[in-house]
Amino acid sequence: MEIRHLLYFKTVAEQLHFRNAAAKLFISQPPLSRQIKELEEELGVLLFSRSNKRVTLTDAGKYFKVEVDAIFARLEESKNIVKQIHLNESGEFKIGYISSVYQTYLAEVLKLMHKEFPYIKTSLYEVPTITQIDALEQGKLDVGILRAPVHSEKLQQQSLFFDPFVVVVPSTTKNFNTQQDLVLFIKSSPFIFFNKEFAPYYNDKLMEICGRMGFKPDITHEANNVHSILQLIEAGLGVSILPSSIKRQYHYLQVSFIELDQIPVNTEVVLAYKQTNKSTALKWFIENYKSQSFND
Amino acid sequence: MEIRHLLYFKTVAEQLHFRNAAAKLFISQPPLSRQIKELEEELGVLLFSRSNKRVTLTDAGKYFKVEVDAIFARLEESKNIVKQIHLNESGEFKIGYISSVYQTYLAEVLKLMHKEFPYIKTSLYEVPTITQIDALEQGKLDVGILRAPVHSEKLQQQSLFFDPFVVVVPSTTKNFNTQQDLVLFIKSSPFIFFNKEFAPYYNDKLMEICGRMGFKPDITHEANNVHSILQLIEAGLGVSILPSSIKRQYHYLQVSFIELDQIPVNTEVVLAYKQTNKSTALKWFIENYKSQSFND
DNA sequence: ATAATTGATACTTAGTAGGTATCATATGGA
DNA sequence: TCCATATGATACCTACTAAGTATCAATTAT
Repeated sequence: MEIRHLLYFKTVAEQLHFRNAAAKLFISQPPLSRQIKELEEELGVLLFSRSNKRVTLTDAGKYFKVEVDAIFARLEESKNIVKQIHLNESGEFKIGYISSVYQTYLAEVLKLMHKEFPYIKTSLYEVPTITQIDALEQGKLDVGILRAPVHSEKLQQQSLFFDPFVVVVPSTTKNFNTQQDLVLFIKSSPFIFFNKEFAPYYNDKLMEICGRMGFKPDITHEANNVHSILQLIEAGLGVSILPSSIKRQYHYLQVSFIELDQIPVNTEVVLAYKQTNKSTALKWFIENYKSQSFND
Repeated sequence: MEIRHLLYFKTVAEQLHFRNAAAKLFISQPPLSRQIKELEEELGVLLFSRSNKRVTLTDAGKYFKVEVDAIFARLEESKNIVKQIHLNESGEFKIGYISSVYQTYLAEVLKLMHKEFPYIKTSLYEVPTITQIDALEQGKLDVGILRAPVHSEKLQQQSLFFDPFVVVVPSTTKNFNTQQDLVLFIKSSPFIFFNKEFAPYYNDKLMEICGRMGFKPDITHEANNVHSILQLIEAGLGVSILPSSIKRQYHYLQVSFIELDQIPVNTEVVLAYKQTNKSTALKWFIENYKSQSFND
């Protein structure tokens, strides 16, 4: 018995006319007659009653028609779902991240992900927080690593870690004996910082930190990513205040990262994703990214 | 896609080894490899992951395996049930009946039955009540038309009609002016009746009726069926007291059927069948035999 | 380092699904 | 009442394909 037999049976059962059913199946009538006969012989059951060349279903045939319909329905549904599962795990998985994210670690996680989903294609987009939020909402990104707060009802978020701030100064700068000396130095230095429109919450944090230190920062240079900022500092064009988590990634630069004691201002890094995204790949990423987090 | 593909997939999924699966399917490995490839191409889905010549199921494959198992299970069950329905309606349907049943009518019912179940083979067995009860209990009869009571916990019964009794005498007998004359006549006549062991309840009824008339019947001839009894009466060997329902069937005999007024003794005719018999044919017979009953 | 094993591909062939021709029988229309 | 049409079934033929063998490239086991 093959699916062909079941389909032929189903069609004859619906038409109750061999020649009409054959036309519907795009075959000629004799093979249809034979295939039905073979099915009946294999089952050892008469499915149709032929009397005076008219065809009716036997009780066995009536029952079998219902069963065949149910089996076909389930097979079609299974095919659809199996395709969805496949696409879910073999399509493109787009990750947004802010420039301060430790990419070596992200790469490690993606390595594990490819082991789990060999056919997936991951794409990385270094995108500022506010741009990520729009892209996530529009489904252009599957997941984002960005800074809180994420004000969006469409997005779900999961805290990764809290990131305090450090003062970043050129390495040629002399060591400061006291925090007060440090404050005096950066107060009189030009500031290099993120573009306010790209990272408004960063900007707010900067104002808060400097406010606590009793001055307003003189932002003379703007950039839209952290390595540009650091390069300018290294070149001696100014100072900045940046999240502590970048230290590990940019330890090779000729800059100094100075902890800011006693200023309890930090920023939260989160994963964000669209609530309606039920992708298995996304689920894996959410469950596995944080558990491998270096927030220790 | 054919069932063959699903079977090949299922076997590879279970074995996770193409050569082992091929052996199990009694085919060689290359066609199995190709057929699985064709299935994956038709679905547009990778069901297996081949890495370093090792085989694992993808997530899509895992899901599909569960679905294919369920579909195969349902198909097998459907095949079994369809065979049972077929046998149910194309096998032998054995009917027992007491000799006093009106066979013309029974034949009419069977005619209708054959219209409903064209492939059924009905077999009629004229069998006394007590023998029918045993046979029904042992499944040797599908249904019985017999006289109540039927003392059996295994059997279900359905009342057909109540049958009063009549005196049967040879036609040559002169007419009786009063019931008292009739009673005097049969009191002094030899009785022909059913064998007590074949029809004990009949016998009890006879004793009751004669007791009410004030005498004990002189049973000089026994027979095990009603037409033998009637033939003996026609031949002048005696009289009998028999159920009224036989009148219609034996109207051609040279005997007279005389109603017994004022003796409210009768017998109940029932259909009986085994409780556990769920045959569709039996169901039809039970529903249709009585609705065509001439008990009016 | 070599032999064994694996799934995949190329080529060949036996088996079968579907074709056409035709049958016997019943029904519908003139 | 007769003839044309329609029906499902059977016989025979052929194109297509499922399964065979041979062999490959790559990996694992000895």
